[in-house]
Amino acid sequence: MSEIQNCCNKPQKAEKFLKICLLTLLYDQKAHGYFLIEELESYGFRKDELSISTLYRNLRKMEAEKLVLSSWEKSEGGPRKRVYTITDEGKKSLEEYINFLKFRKSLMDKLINTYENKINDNNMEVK
Amino acid sequence: MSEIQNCCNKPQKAEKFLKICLLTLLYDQKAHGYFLIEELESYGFRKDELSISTLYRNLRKMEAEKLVLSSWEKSEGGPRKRVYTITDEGKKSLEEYINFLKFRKSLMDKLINTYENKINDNNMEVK
DNA sequence: TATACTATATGCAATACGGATATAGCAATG
DNA sequence: CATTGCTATATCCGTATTGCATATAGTATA
Repeated sequence: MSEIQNCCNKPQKAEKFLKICLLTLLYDQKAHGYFLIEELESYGFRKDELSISTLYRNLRKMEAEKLVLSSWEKSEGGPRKRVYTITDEGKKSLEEYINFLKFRKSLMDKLINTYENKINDNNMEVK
Repeated sequence: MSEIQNCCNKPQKAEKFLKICLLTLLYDQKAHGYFLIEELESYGFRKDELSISTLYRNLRKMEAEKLVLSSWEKSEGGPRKRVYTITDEGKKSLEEYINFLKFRKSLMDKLINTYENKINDNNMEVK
């Protein structure tokens, strides 16, 4: 049980998946970091689990890579927000990442199938 | 195009997936590192792409975690091999990792669906 | 005045990675 | 017999990414 959490809490957990989630979220809307934290929950990034620093650093990095643009927006009742917008390059990149995700998913399927076949063979032998 | 390779060549590419592949490969057979390199190809680890050092380090780490055991075996026509065997703990751990993989896969599906819906909505608007 | 919430950013140590290099046995080539 | 090449494992080094902790700062509320 704790193993499952471990294999999620180790460094690089977020890896590329976080980036692809962010680009997808930004595909049709402007958004700032703190807002994105909420949205990321639907993709398995629990608020207590996602490192906030990782989120902000990834956003800044994505801007350096020209996948997104940012601008400051004043807000009533709170500090200003850095609002991100996806670029054309970001959309193009997202498309490639999604294709890569599909590829990864097929590899995962292959592995899961291999595993389950081995499990079944093992049970047969026991019988 | 190069982006797809990039998002695969960056550090931490292998992450947990390599570990799960290795445990699955070792589930029903003893094997040594150099042999595993060949087998890993079916799971997307191209020989020129997989870092050999990463492979060996992961195997040693898995032994430290008691997921596998190793012993030296002489071989005719070549240097001795360190042969790995999966432990009961390794099998238990693998089961949890596979469940985790399934979970990750469902998150990926959700993201891909969201992306494709957004793409479709966007095309509708253009029309 | 203090606490809490929103909001972003940075310093630091730990971890994992890729590439290069080291070691070493054996085979084949010339 | 020297060199090259293949099998096989391990380690060094620099870099990238992460989580945690902390810093900063505006606003609201008690």
